[in-house]
Amino acid sequence: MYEIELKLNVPFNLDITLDCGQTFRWEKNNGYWKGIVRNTVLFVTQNGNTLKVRSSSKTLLGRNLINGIKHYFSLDHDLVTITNHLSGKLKFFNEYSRSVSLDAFKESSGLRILRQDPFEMVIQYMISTRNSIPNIKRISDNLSAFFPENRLMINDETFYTFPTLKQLKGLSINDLRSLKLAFRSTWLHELTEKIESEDFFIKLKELSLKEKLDTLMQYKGIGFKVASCVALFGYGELNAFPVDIWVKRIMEKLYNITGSTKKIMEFGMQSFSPYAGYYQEMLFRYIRTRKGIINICK
DNA sequence: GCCCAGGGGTAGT
DNA sequence: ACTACCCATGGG
Repeated sequence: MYEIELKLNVPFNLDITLDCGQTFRWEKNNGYWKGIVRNTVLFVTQNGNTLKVRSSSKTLLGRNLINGIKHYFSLDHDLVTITNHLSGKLKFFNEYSRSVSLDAFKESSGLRILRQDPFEMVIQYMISTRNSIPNIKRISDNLSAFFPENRLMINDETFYTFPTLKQLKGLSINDLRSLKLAFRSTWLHELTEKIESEDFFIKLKELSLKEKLDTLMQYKGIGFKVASCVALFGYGELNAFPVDIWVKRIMEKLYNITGSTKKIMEFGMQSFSPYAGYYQEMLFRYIRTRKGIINICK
């Protein structure tokens, strides 16, 4: 085990960042967050402006551990500029939308969009379709545990790294059904059949946000919402604006906008450019922490 | 038994 | 372009 302590000189909230719905494979146990990032098992805890990290590997994301952690948690994102910019955009809207949004910003203080693996995002958000968060976590874990060679034993505790494209290519539709992917089984099977190698996900980096969405949406099971989540959480496309049932509800309340997710997504991207993704994630957390009760004032 | 979950495909206008 | 309906499974 490798251990580091990182003094934070920027706003950051570990709990909010890992519990706002952008990631499915982190878990908190007696004060420590446990997670698997690529092939590394991490234990992380925050005390004020100190981040304590224990790691199964001395490198992370091709960097030394400290820089890998900084990169994964996007400590380079300028949250002050981002929230100031979003607050400026809110001036075009009414008092109600503005005050609710500013509340959401306050409650999500220190939230950072993670730099996660694009392939993992594709699979997890394809699984997320018409599913519940506990179930998405469970299926995602079971999918990883399907491969014994992915097992890592750390302090008598078992962890499984997320499957690679090559590994998932080896699964039949029936395998996927037995892992409870249900109607998503054929989608995932077809995807892993059509995408030849991981190069696909590397090449996607060079494309614009619109091109990324268009390319991803050529595959069955990937629509506007899933593609946007991949862009935002896997490629750092901070203007992607995923619209799920919760965001749809709160956008309807705040901006009186109804209709297709595409329409709401485009409204969000245009109105809150270039940081619509941060706005979306803070709204998502805001409404989820209220369990969907959004008859806030009047 | 009912309804809902970080939606998307398809068929019909 | 928009709508209605279906999709498997788990939990309340």
